[in-house]
Amino acid sequence: MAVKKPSIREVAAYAGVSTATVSNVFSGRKPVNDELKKSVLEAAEHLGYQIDRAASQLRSGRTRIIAVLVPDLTDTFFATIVSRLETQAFAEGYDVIVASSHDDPSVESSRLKALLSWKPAGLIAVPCSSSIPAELIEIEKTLPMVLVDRVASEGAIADTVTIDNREAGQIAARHLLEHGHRDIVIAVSDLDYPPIFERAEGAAGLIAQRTGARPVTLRLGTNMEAGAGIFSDWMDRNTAPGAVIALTNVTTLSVLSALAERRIAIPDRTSIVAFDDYAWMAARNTGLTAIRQPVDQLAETAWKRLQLRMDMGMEAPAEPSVLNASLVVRDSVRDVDSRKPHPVGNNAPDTALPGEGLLTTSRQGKNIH
Amino acid sequence: MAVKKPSIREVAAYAGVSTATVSNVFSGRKPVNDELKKSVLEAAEHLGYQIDRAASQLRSGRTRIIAVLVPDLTDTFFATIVSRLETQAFAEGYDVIVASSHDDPSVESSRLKALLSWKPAGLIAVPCSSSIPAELIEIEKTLPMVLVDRVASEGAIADTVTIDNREAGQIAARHLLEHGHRDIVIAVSDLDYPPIFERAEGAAGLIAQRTGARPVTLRLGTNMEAGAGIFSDWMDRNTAPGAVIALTNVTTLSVLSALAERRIAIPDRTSIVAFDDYAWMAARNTGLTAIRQPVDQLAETAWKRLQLRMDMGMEAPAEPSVLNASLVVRDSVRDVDSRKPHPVGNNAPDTALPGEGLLTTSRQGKNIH
DNA sequence: CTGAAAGCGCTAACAG
DNA sequence: CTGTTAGCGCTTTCAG
Repeated sequence: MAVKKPSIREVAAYAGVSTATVSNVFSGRKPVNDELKKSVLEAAEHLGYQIDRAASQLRSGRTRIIAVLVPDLTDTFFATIVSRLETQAFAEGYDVIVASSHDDPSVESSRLKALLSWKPAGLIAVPCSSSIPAELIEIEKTLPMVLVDRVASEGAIADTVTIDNREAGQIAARHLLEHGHRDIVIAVSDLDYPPIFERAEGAAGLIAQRTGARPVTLRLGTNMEAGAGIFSDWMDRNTAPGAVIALTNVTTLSVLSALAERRIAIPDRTSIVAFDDYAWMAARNTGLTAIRQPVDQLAETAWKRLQLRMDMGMEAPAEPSVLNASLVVRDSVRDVDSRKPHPVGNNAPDTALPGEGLLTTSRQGKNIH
Repeated sequence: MAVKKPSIREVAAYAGVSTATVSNVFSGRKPVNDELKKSVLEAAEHLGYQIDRAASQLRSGRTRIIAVLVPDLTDTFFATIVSRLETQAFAEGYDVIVASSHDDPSVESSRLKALLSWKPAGLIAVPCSSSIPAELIEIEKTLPMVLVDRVASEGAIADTVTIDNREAGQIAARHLLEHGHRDIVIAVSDLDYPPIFERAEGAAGLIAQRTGARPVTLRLGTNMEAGAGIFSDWMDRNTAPGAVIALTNVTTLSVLSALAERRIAIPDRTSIVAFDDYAWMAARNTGLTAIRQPVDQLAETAWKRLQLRMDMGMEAPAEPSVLNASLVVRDSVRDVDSRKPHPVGNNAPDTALPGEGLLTTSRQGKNIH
């Protein structure tokens, strides 16, 4: 029933101390005698006192807000990142304000403005396109911020956290090559996204090096059904490829959808390496072999960097963090040539095909790091 | 370089008006002469002025914050709701603070407290369990709030938005019955969640009415792999059922996973009706017939109700909104008895099996409302 | 270590 | 319609 909320003053009066002491008890910015502290806490408890963030923020200029901007909350990849960030931030006493740009630069810019008007303590953003918005560049000097995923790791204007996308592409390509595949199509969403471009480069480069020709790269866009149509049309004009590397979650769906519609058997007729590892990929008759991004680790790294940046201030140079993707082997890639299945390098395998890795096993598939 | 942010006063000075006028221009709470308004806007633009939310909030006591609490951001269903809410709220000048309870009541309660300390203008919550947290009951009288999904629609303490879960269960059951299925297993996550309980009730009731026996109900929990194990174990002790109704996104995955592991053909050996309609369900050789919840509509309804509540105040009685799920027909249900395929009712089909509906078609499947 | 007092930037109330 | 003025609740000097 207590409609009226107690302020710091009533707590101070009740505890028989000054407002400054109460403030210090709650903010912890100055030490307070244990006895006093206890009576303040009791008074607060008794009155049901809760600090008023607005007032606190206005006076101190500081905030416990972390702004998070992603292209699309509906995408499990981004949602997972937000979820982890939320958990971490909360544990450290921060609250998270989310905004989604819906992959639209103009929305992104207006959401960004709204986010910044909170004067957040930090910003974690997944920009929606390669061109980092002008807003970000401008505020970069004054606001701790880290950019995740949709950025080129070199030449970044701020701290970045990404996976080694080139390597990720190579892992997929190498897996296919090692299984004797040569007729490989690379399915991408949009080459304007730096990670996609790099994945495509990594995969195409390795394939070219082995086969002497760059593979076909198909742009399927970011809409599953449209992408399925594009891939289907392409198959009309050509034949179904021996294998496809899908460099994105939705391109994976597009490819599967088009393949299913045409009753093309996986992996018997065409093999597939998917991107991003989701639960549904295991819940099929032929589980999907996929490149897994370490999503949780991505989020944790971003959070740690942001904390560092908030502590260090803006002087320290921007630094990129690059994590590694791994391959989860299931059943969607077949052996083309059973005579010499594995080693693909002719004479110097390790120099030709860099990045050998750990091999572990899980219930869901073999995990090759 | 403008490290120092301009306040309302500099804008006022620059535009040659008073601070109150500037305030009115930005808040729109009082009309301002067009000419003055223009010069204020120009001044603001010129100085790069941005309203300080903390100060505004402190003074006015009002806030443009909507608190959103969900059990799990990682679940596409909830993420979609959050995403829609975020969009809607932003369009009306609100910002969204999200919190995830990770399906843990104690986390829920502490997150709730944090959320409330923002003194949000409204709260939209998907509680994590049936027992609505005491905090919510307490604040219900003072804070506009709407509860979504995880609530019983009757006896609610606040505005609620749900689907007709009983009907949803019936739709699934009826579809199977109409295709001649009798050996039906219902796979649920946890019967403590009211929506799940109601879906199970709806399905089981209809099946019992038709077959004279209540179907087996299996509790697979909320973890996909564990659920697959449970279902697999059950099949060890019995045989694979003729059909299964999976009442949840993750139970669907559990069931598929267990079936795939045992190479049980869908729908030839066992048919399946899934819950929640996701992209991957269409991107398979045998597309999944599924109950689709109108997620977007759920979010929009919740937002509209909240707005209403924010306008009306707390006096108006709490009101439940109930939306309808629909059936998306794909290929995972087979005709058991091809002689008399469709009508299941013996003599009075419509009274025995309520809820006939619209029938539309989409690229992805036939959509029976 | 604690208390007194001065605002942070804004909006509400009221007077013009 | 616009200007003046008085705080919102807190944190922060600065003295004690």
